[in-house]
Amino acid sequence: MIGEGDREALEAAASRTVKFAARQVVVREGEALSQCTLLLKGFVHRFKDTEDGRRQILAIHIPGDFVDLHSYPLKHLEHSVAATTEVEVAIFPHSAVRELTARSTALTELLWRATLIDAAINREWLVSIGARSAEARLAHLFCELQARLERIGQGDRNGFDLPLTQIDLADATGLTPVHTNRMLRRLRVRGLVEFRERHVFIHDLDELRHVADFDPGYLFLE
Amino acid sequence: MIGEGDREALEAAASRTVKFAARQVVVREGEALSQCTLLLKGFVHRFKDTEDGRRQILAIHIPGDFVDLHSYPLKHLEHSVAATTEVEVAIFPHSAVRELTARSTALTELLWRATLIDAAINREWLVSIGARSAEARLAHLFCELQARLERIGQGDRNGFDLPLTQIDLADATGLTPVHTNRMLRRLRVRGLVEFRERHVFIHDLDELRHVADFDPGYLFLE
DNA sequence: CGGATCGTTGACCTGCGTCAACAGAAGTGG
DNA sequence: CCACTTCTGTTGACGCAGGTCAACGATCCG
Repeated sequence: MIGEGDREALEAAASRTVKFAARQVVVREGEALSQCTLLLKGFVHRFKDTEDGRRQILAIHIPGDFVDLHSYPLKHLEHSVAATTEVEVAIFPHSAVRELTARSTALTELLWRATLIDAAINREWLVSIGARSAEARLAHLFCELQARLERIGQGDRNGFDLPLTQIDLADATGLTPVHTNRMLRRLRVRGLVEFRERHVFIHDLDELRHVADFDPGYLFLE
Repeated sequence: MIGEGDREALEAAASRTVKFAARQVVVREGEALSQCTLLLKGFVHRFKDTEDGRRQILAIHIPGDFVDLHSYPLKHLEHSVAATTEVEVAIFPHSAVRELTARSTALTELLWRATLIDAAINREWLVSIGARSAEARLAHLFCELQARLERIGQGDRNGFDLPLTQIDLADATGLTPVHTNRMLRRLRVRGLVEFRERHVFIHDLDELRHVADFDPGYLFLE
């Protein structure tokens, strides 16, 4: 989501790096934050729990993503953040972000832009959950992750590692785990994609994208 | 979403005001933009159409909202924008926004923040559509609009004008118009809320919020 | 006055949820 | 190291929330 050169400049401004164990909750909903988190290694997801015990995953982050950059202008988060896998992150105190943005409007726009791409992904998920079939939702999620991961060199058009459970996929797509399982089977039987042992094997990316009604424009990859 | 004082300062930077007729499409998906739009009067909504003809409404904007401020860092939009009612908007060329942000980092953060509150609303809609029942989704939407409209003096805890059709509500909540109609009836029979003649009559806001699992924190109204 | 658009309702259908069972993998404590 | 739980994935049977189809007023508008 952020270019390599800028990323290194930013990493220099990081105060330190921190590791979290898999499945650890990093930020709890409503918490006030005084720092931002850049994901260096591993996966992180953001989510919200409803009163009746359902969990909605709001975003899945991959290395290079700012996980909670929006906490800088907003001061606190209205959702939780958890480590999906074991992760390593770089910490940016809000004060450091303030100094960076005071010095360069170009960098400010870069950071702003990163949060907006995040929002664009949120909107596409809205379309998926609100208007696409269960099968298409899953296909769309795979397409999105394929495009984003290929960009950072963690996958190609034949597949990528995806350290999620079927329960996670269900929580991300607004489905039940049981139905998720059945739709994965259908996608597999149709020869489009196979999700097995934390890896997505893509057998026909073009057809998968067609089934998913996927257009990568919303990712603003260039 | 933006304070009165800042709003007037911004209005001074607007190049001009423009009116649109109800139901007119203002920006089409994918269009490159060289200006931003501040909504002064009326309602605007943003949406995306899927290949198979379904429409997902992504956001409903009320006076005081920046409708497409994210077009400034992103340069083009990945969704469409339409006037819900007859509207009046103030136009800000991107060049004017650039000058404003170059001059004041505080203002930049204010604008950035506005786009992030927008994103927070997107996320709450994700939770609604992904994890709440049809009835709760509608109740939640009413609660959100109540809170936002009350803040700008266009409603109170007893109700507000809402210039949407049931079809619009359906497109916003990921339901069909028929089911939307039935759930509206249920909410009415339960004595919670009544939507009639483009007006929402709230009969029991506390209970409505409870049914909706509504917590206004995500709106950052303070 | 004719044609859209919208709201409403009934009858029926289906995609997805629920419940339940079980096997395999992966922790966990002794 | 092994028993023991816990977490996953998988499948079947069944139920229901919400979708689909259809009909018909009401309203608006040219």
